[in-house]
Amino acid sequence: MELTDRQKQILRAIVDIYVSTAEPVGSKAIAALPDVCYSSATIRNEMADLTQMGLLEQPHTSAGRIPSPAGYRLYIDELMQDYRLSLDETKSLNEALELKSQEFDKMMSQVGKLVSKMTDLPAYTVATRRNEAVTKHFDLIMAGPGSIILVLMLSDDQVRNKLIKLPVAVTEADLKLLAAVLNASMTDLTAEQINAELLEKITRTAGAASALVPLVIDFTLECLRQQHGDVHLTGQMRLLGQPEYKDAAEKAQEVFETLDEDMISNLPAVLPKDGPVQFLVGPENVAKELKDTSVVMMRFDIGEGMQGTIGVVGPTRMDYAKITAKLGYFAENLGKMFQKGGAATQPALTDGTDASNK
Amino acid sequence: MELTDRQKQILRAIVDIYVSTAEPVGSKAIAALPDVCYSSATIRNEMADLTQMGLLEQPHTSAGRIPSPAGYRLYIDELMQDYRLSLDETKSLNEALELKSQEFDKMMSQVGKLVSKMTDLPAYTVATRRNEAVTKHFDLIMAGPGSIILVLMLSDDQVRNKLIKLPVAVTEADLKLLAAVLNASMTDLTAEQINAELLEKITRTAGAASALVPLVIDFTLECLRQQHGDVHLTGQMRLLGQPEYKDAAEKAQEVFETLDEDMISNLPAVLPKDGPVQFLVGPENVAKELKDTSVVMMRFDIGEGMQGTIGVVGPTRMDYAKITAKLGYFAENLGKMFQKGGAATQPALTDGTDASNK
DNA sequence: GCTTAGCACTCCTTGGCTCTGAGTGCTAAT
DNA sequence: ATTAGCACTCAGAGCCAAGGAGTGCTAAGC
Repeated sequence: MELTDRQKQILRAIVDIYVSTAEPVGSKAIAALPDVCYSSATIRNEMADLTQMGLLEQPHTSAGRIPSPAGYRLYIDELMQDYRLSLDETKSLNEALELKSQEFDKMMSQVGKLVSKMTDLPAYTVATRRNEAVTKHFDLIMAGPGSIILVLMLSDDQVRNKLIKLPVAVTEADLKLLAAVLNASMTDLTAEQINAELLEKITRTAGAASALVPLVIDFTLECLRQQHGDVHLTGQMRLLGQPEYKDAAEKAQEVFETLDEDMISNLPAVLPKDGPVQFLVGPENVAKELKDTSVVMMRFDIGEGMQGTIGVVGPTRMDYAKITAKLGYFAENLGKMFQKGGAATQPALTDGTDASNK
Repeated sequence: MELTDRQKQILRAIVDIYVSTAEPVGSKAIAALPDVCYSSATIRNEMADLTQMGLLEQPHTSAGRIPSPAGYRLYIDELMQDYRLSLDETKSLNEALELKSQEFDKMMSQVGKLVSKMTDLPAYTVATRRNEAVTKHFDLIMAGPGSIILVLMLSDDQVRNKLIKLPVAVTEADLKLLAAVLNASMTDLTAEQINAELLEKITRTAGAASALVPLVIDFTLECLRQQHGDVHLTGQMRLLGQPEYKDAAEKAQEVFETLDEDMISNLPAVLPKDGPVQFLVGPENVAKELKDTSVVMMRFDIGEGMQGTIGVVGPTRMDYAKITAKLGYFAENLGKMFQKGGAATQPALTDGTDASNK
């Protein structure tokens, strides 16, 4: 059943006010709004109807109304008005986006921190493969007696490396040969295409370093199969700034216990499919500990083979319009940054790090 | 002025009890202990003395005593008894230590999570260079038209890589040449040894890809100069489980605002020098927001060139003995794991990740 | 002289109580 | 259909008294 315009107006007003005050909204407050020309009594009647329809809730008989999850959902789907970032806001977002030459993983984590800071809520980022990855290039480097480093490049520009300790000694020449063999027979392969037959063939031609082959293959398969990158979740504690968790450390902790990287990567749509932005309102979350928590996720493009998601977690009462606008701005500019590829030095999209062990 | 044995016994008892109950300790509670054979009145007298000496504090006139920071410090330095891990505890620590083949950075972050989980407090890990690093090997890989990946290996087995976009086109052969030049003239160099003269010499011999040289050098210097790796801080919210933050979300948030990776890396001794373990008790912390917070840090060895630190952050009232024991166990076993180098496949100390961008 | 029993005193905590005010639902008038 | 008016509800703030844990001090005991 369709809502009347007036009902929509009232619902929207209630969501807007409640989102910013975190207090139940009474009929008088609505009536006092400049663009509302009905008395509080009329509003009360409408509010009673909206409550009946399940769009509003009443914490107790003599309190104002707050939106129900269904109310939020309707607000998001139909009533939400585009929030326009103020000049100040875009300015600080722009400043925030000036990322230093960084490795990719670090950059993603940095972006998460920025988003969290700008929204004052917990935020996460993930990079996800769009198409299946294939192998691109192998490299083997001596790293000391009995240990070598395997460097593997994938089609999505991921570079992964692994230190391998060998029981047997191999020479530089052996490694060169093996690398040549690998590059000759294992280029542009998906995980499925790497089979026992291939493995055998490579082992046969690999010469002295053939003991390495299974290790190389294992690692390659592991990399190829990895669906999405690490989830970078930060700023969880910003939830505490929200009034719903004032003097409710217990509740907050319950949420924190559920809210970790694992939980994020199990979200029904770590990368939203339907559109660039997606909402999970309160009980739409799987975990019941998060029934009072919402997630806004926004997709952005990183090159051909990859895409990223940035998300924000907050109380169900949150400023969806504003958060969406901010995420959108981030997504758009990140996308641009990746697209144009960064002026050689600028947004350096590489990984790095690694590995000691003797 | 030296404490009498009885005073020591009482101080120890107060710390022990307070640490586990988080409630001020009264004279009766002490008198009731099995190995205390004095009446509560005697204890009261001693407690008054200890208070006068500044080792105990009284929240208000008619409350029991709690240890002052000085009291904790004395407890740590002189009174603390070795805590022995129970069989159950070592068992779960051992289970926790069964880390899957992982890249180094991820492993460090995982260890942090484990420590945090086992101590039920926020924890961090850092890896730090012990000696100066030198360059070991360069590698350049085509990553598509106009973009290449630079792979750099350092003496501490770090492998770092970076995607570089070039305005000019280069061929595979150009890259091969450049790589050969780099490896010929830039092996085993420290950051200082890389100077303008060297740069010029390389540029001269680098052929077609000489435009790349400054970028390579910059990145190399950046890597060589990096003193310590990323700080991995996790489990901050576990602080909320501590009674001091029950119903004190504000205070907790204040702490959280200060307690981040930056703060950790500015700790006076990210890696303790004096001994494997070090304590920062309450106000010994620099930041005044952390005046009620203590840090326990424990060093462990990773191979020749590197060492790691694991640390735990908690309320000043914390079980220093137990935490130290647990950290010690972790450190010892991590050390072993790195030392023996992992059976080729096991603790895989590599990095990985990287970098898309088109 | 050290130890301890006893006692008056302090002061935080808890629970119950009332009062207040915001907000509702309903009815009757416009 | 709207609105003014009114009785009713109920959470929250403020207040007070009782309860109880713990102290410091004094005087008696070993």
